[in-house]
Formats: sequence, structure tokens, C-alpha cells
Amino acid sequence: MSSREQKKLQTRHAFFNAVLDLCMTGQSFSSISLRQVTREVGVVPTAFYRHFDDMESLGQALVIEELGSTLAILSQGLQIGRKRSFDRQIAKSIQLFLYTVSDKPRYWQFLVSERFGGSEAVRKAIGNLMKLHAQSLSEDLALQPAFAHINAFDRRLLSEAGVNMFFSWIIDWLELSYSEDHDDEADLAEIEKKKQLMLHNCTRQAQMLFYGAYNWKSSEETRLND
Amino acid sequence: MSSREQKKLQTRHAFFNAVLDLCMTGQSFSSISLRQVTREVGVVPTAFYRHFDDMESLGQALVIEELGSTLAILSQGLQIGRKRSFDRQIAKSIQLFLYTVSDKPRYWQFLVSERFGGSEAVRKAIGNLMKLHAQSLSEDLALQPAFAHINAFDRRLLSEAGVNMFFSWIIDWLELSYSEDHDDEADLAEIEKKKQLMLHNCTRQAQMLFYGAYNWKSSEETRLND
DNA sequence: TGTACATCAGTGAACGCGCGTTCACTGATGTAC
DNA sequence: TGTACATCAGTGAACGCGCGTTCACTGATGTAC
Repeated sequence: MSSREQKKLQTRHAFFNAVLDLCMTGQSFSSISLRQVTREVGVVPTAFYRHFDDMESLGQALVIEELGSTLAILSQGLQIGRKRSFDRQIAKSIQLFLYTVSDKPRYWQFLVSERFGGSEAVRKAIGNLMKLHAQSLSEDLALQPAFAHINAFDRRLLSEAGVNMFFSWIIDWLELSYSEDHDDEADLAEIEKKKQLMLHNCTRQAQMLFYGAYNWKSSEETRLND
Repeated sequence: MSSREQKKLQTRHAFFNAVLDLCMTGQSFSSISLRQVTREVGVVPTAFYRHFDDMESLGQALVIEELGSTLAILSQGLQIGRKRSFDRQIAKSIQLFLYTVSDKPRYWQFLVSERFGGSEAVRKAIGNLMKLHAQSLSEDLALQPAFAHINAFDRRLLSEAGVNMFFSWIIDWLELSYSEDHDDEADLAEIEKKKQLMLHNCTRQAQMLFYGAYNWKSSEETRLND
């Protein structure tokens, strides 16, 4: 790759980083202006068009090129169904998940905030990502003997419910993580206690869902009408 | 109440409606401008300040004054734990929930989109609403014999997981509802089939969670460390 | 290797536009006597 | 009931500002011979 191409890719990543940083200041992606982004990157506004058609394309590219790999890494790490001890595996997986989230806060904050946000392209890109993630979780669960009695369709439903549940924790968890950085040291113990409590509660919620699935009979019809 | 006060209240509601309508066009609340709202209401931009300090306050008031009652009505209608037949009760409750959502699409779309959106005041107001809703669901569940063995703490966790699950369906459900209005008549049967399938899938997801809770032992500790 | 030309990421001036907010105002409604 | 004054929701002109996008440009990097 030529040094010119390298430099361009570098700037492209700077655009992604600028968006993520700006989104951490409390504003949503659709309220961020093209000029704000270029200012953050350190280029002139017109340079934007060398990389993207408009903000919508930038957001879409960010999700597809940057956030996709984050989710993929998580999927690979989880492997929730690969181990024997089903019970402890849930607790460990939740722990891994939440600390993965803390590790790249900007990525997860963006995913959650913009999942139902103002940009259609971004919404769709995130939706696709989550479907892929649910698919991958579903395949993992298929390996777990405890779920052998659940058919593929129900396993997919379970995975989607699981992924949605995991995502519902992210914002609260990140808020706890942030307070860790800003509060004085005396409170650190207090925050750590809160994090342990949240880990505990999230694990319990996940257990209710997955125990439910464990006790589930795929053969049983769900009738809607009386 | 004087006719002048009545007129003012009317305009205040017109502001709420304007925001909801504008949010249905695909843009997020934080990207809507003050002038857009006043244009939609049909008053001059400066008239805005007779009612609200800024857009942030408008959003907050909208959630507290308008959307709170919507959720309250739903809670009242659900009463998920009040009936004997626990199994069928889930199916009926999901059905009621989704049709409540279709009934006031703008309200639910706003709640979901802005739950993690760009306005802190709105985010917090919606968070409070959802906590209240989870609380009310938890109290309902306490009346259901099937959950008598679950302690109050776990019941609260279950309720929060449930409310999050319900909210995760809303956007997909509304998209189905919208397509009903816009597609040609030939496809109506197709869409109705999709809605029935989604009702079926949502019910199954809810059953997994609540069956899980049914099989849950509150006495069992959730240990996090090895 | 050296030269002449092509490419193209980033520049900088300029544009018209919608924005939030100020201010002094109008005129219908409400109140005090 | 009639009059004189107060209130205040909505008006309309004006402001300075940041916005997205256009255009012709610069100068470093890449390529062909």
C-alpha cells in the first residue's frame, strides 16, 4: 500500500474517532455537524468530501468498518455454549461482556444510542450487526447440551432476547464506569461495590432467561387466540 | 379555568404534538430545531419562550406530562399477574401491549428512540418512567401465585428484564404497522401474517423469560467469583 | 537514475440559509372599582 | 353594568453565527519513460 493510501486510511480512522468522541459528550450522531467533525479531525471542512458523501455515509461506514469487528471479537470471546458448566458459564460470560464494554466505552455507547437514532443508514447497519451477533450466539448455544432439546427456531428467539437483554444493561454499566474516572478516590470502593451488585443482578436476569429456555419445550405450541 | 389559560394549554399540547409528528419523519429529537417546532405549531418562533425555556425543557415536559399517562394506562390494562391462567395470560398481555403500541405509534416511537438519545433531560425522564413501569409490573407479578416463591428483589429484576424485552420489540412492530398503511391492499394479508408471526415470537420470548422465573429459586445464591 | 506529467488529499475564500435569541409591540382577555 | 387599567400569548423585525456545499487552488506523492 502506498504511503498516500496509508495516510488517507489514517484520516478516515480519524473521522471515525472524531464521531465517537463527539458522541461521548452527550450529543447524538444526528445532531453532530460536518464542521464539528472536521474541526475535531483537524482538517478543513471541504476535506470531508474526499472521504464521505455526507454524514449519513460516515455513520454507516463507522458501524460497518469499526463496530462490526468489536462485536465479532466479543462473540469469539463469549462462546457461551462451549463449556460444560452451564450455570457458571452464564456468570462468566456476563462478566466478560460487561468488561468488554468498559474496555471500549465509545463503541458500545454509540451502538446503543444510535440503534434507534435519527440516521436510517446507521440504524440499519446496527440492526444488521445485532442480527449477526444473535446468529453467532445461537450457533454457540447449539453446542451446549443443556439446550439440545430446543429447536433452531426457538434457539434463535432465545438468542435475540439474550442480545437485547445484554444491550439493555450497557448504558447503566457505562455510567458506573464513568463515575469511576471522575469521582474522588474515597468513593472508588463504593463504586466497585455497585459494579459487583450490577454484575450480580445482570447475571441473575440472564439466568432467569436461560433457565427458562432450559425448561422450555419447543414442541409446545404457543396459541394466540382463545 | 379562564379561557386564556385554556388557550395556553391548548398551544402547549400543540407543541407536544409537533415534536411527536416531527420525530415520526425519521429525525431524532435533538436534531429538531426550535423554529421547526414553532413552524409546525403555526406560531412565530418567539412565541416558543412563552411556554418553554428551551427545547430540552419541552422534551422533558413532553415525557412527563404526556407519555407518563400512556404508560400508566398500559400498566393498568396489563395486570399480568391478576388472572389465574398464567400461561395464556402472557400471550394475552403481549397482544394487548403490542396493540396499545400500534394505537399511539408516535408516543412509543419517541420513548424508544429517545431512551438513549441526545437530550439528557429526556433520557432521565424516560428512565424514570420505565422504572415506575417496572415497579408496577413487579407489584402485579406479586399477586400471581406462580411467582409466590420469588422474593421481592428477584421479582424486581424479572420485571425490569421484562420491560426491557417489551421495549425491544417496539420498533420492529411499528415498522410492520406502518407498512400496513402504505403498501397496496394485495399485501395486507401478507403483513397480517407477519404480525401474527411476530406476536407468536414475542410471546414465546416472554414465555422463556417468565417460565425461567417460574423455575427460579430465589434462595439460590449467584456467585460471581471462582 | 532523472525528468516530466498525473493524481489527489487537503486548502481557503465565498455563498446563501436556517438557526436561537433580543426587543419593543399589539390586542384580546381578565380584574378592580 | 360600565369604565379604566393590568396581564400576557402571540407578533415581527433584527442580530450575529455556524451550517453544508461550490469552486479553483496547492503541493506532496506516484507513475511512465
